[in-house]
Amino acid sequence: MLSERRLEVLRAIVQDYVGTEEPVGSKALTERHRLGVSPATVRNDMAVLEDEGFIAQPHTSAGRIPTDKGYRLFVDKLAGVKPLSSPERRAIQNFLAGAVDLDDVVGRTVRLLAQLTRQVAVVQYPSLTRSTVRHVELLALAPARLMLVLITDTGRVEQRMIDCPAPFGETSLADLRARLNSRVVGRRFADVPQLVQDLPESFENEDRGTVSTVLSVLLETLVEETEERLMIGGTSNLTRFGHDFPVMIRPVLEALEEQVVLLKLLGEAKDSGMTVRIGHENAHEGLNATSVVAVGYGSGDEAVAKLGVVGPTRMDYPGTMGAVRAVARYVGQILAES
Amino acid sequence: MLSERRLEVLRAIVQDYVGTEEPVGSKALTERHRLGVSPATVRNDMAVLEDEGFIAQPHTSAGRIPTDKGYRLFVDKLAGVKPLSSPERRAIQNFLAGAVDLDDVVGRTVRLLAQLTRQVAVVQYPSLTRSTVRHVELLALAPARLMLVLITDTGRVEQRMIDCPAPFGETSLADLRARLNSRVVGRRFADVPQLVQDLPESFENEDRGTVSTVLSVLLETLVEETEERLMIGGTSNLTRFGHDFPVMIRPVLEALEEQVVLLKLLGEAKDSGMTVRIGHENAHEGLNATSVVAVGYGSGDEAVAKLGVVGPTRMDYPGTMGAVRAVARYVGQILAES
DNA sequence: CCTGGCACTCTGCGCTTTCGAGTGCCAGCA
DNA sequence: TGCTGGCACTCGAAAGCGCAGAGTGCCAGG
Repeated sequence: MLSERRLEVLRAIVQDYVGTEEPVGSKALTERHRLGVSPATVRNDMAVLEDEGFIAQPHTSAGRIPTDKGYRLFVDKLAGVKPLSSPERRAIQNFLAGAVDLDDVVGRTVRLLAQLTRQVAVVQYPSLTRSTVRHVELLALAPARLMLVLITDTGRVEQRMIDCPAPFGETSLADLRARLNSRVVGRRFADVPQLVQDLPESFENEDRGTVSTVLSVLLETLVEETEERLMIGGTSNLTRFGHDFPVMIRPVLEALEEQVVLLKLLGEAKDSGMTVRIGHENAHEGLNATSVVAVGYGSGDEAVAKLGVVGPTRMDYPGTMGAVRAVARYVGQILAES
Repeated sequence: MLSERRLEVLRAIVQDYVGTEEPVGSKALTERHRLGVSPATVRNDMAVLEDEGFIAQPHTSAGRIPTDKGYRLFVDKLAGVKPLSSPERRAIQNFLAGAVDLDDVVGRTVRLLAQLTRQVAVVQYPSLTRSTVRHVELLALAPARLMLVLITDTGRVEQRMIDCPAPFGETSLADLRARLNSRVVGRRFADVPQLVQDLPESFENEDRGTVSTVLSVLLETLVEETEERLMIGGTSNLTRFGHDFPVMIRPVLEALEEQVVLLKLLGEAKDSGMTVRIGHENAHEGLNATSVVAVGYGSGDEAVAKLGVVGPTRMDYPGTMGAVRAVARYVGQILAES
């Protein structure tokens, strides 16, 4: 195991490199950090850290830069999550509180996150499967034509037209509507299929076909709308990527354009707690030079979607993690209120 | 006025520069184009073109590159719109035909346009004010609670809840629904206010309040949803911007993030016909090194929204204009069908 | 009005030199 | 055993230099 001091050296290297964007040498280190030892000692420690793969030199006789493995250790063991200042927190709250609908909430969140972290922000729309049902409405547009409206606790509304196999009476409709709501309101979408499974049986023969049709459309909606959407912002922050950025930025922009890639990226994040994926830990090749900090958010205890940022591996992890966590928390609050 | 040959020289310069991305000299010009005169003559012509401000030299004794004014002349007088090949047209049609809903249409359009032009594509969602009403549905959720659903000819669906001042009977509801539809279906949103103005008067006293409420919500929806949305794609094409792109790309990315800027940009485009804004003709500073090619599209004769591309001033104008026009045409068709 | 010729002006490129930050290693010391 | 100062060495970045080539402007002649 690495000694206390060597870890301290690694921490110092990461911090300096993140700040200056330049390889850091032993002398500069001892000057900027009170390590209490001489450059020579630091050099020895650095040699060990390099053997272990935590740092590397771009070329012989240049300073060291952290490797992905080095950042990993830094994030896991050496760095905390830097909480935001209370003015910052208040600003977040105020900004998000001004949102008028779900689109607006997501849009504001993305802008906020991009601004706070000065990186690319990605926010997933609350997914239907994990949401709960607030209300199911069933409306007769014509004797054999219904409209299904689904409202979620996160503010999403979905509607579908239904052509019934047979005319459906007002009373049957009211009956179905009432039973449907009593069964599913407050439940998670994922649980709906079992909850309504036996519903057709309790209806008259003549209505059974229609009830089945309605249910199948309902279930279909759940599946279809599981398709996740997301919003991204702050791409102009990519220009702060580094000196050699032309070559770095292209694949990143390409990856960001593929919603599928991003959804997978967020999908890989743990459901609870914060996930940090560093450099090559990201499956997608184009993102091998980036780190992704993601976290779930939700209106209640459970995460209904995820949000996060994408930035260079050389990023301020404590600060970024603090911002991501804070934003997720407040978005959750806003969603719970609305 | 410039002689025929001088215009020909300008055209040749633009074409070569667009292709090679390098200042073009007199000798190269005579070699690659059958101008029928010697380099020396071309040099004289170039000197004139430079005096007139159509071309410029980056430094003494380098070749010439077109100025914004030069591109303007090229677009206005020298270049046609290059039609797409028929396989290309068929591919567009097939790709767009696969769309399942409005979001999908817009999404596919953006990807298509970005791919065809290899530039950044911007597509505005069909605006409600210029759309026509396909159907208005009015549903009773409770005795004094209605739901208004608005369906446009471009596939957009909007819904609103309405709390009525007094209970509203089934028959009154059916009556209102029928009258409303008979008046507004097929009409443009902008015309709706006058068309429904006198509707409350024809109802019983007790229902008049509710009818007014419904109408005010309807009008409110029209106003609110006038807020335009848009989708962009192909930002990774910015990496093909040029050699000195780090400095160019930042303001462009920033401009693209501001929906307001983009909407204004498209808004400035003429309602009919294609608009090309070159370099400094764009009001927004960040876009001074880019050109915008925009055109309106719609389900009928009239444009309901606009779409276009943003790229370096050094772009293939005929090809880009061809692609933009073709895509706009086919999107219009798709919208008309659905 | 066009053309060939000529002198001139730059930029870009490759080469060499220099400079300095940073390293590894070693011998000495607590 | 672990820290330290010293020293020789390496190698990239920056600066200077010279050259080749593309391109120009101008002029005299057809």
